[in-house]
Amino acid sequence: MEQHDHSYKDKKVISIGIVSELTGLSLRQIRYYEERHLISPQRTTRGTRKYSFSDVERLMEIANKREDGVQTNEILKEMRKKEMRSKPDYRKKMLEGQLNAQFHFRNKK
Amino acid sequence: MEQHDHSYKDKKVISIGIVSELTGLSLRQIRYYEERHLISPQRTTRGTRKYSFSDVERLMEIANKREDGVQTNEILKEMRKKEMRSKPDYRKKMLEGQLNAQFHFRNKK
DNA sequence: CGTGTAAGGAATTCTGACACG
DNA sequence: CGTGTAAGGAATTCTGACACG
Repeated sequence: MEQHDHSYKDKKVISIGIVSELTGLSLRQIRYYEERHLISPQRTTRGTRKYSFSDVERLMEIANKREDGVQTNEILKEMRKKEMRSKPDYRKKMLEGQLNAQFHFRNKK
Repeated sequence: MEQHDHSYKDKKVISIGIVSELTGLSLRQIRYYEERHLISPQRTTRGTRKYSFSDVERLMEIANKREDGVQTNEILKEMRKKEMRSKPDYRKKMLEGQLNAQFHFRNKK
């Protein structure tokens, strides 16, 4: 299970105050985007949020879209699509999804 | 003057508490190594220390050497040597150093 | 020399809520 | 819907100092 993980980019080590400085977003905004599931910081033992550089980049994307008037809801959908496409097991998951859909369909009948 | 600088590795964004968790060192130790000039965190506007992943790695090296009984003083010297060798302008600086030495030598005569 | 610790203050972060719209 | 703000508490960080050795 242990991956290579020498990637600083994904290590959750940045506190919300620094993220705020880095992105120009307010603490309120950052927390709100989490509430809307646009980002998922880690929590330390005592509950403070920790972000990665990836999260920071993501937040900057979010900021851009928000400036264009895109709602968090829409942003979420867009990001899910993008992530899906980049996953190696995209096609496999697609297939499973279709199978599940069929299964549910048949149960409902 | 603006360098490429897309390197997350050198961005000073990690607070001392997280660095402590990452390295296993106590806050006291981390601050002390700064006092001895083994590391140089940045300071936020209000004075809290911020470290980079490079700093974290460096601290782990320091921790190893300290375990081997090496004094901070020695560690500093070793690290300076290593850094010097890795600098692109190492040879140029070397040369300047020699010229300066000659210059001083001649003045003293 | 290197590190622990208690001390007091300042700054950070957290949550839930009210406000506006 | 998205964001600001005041509120009270808890956790973090800072510095200078005393302690041991």
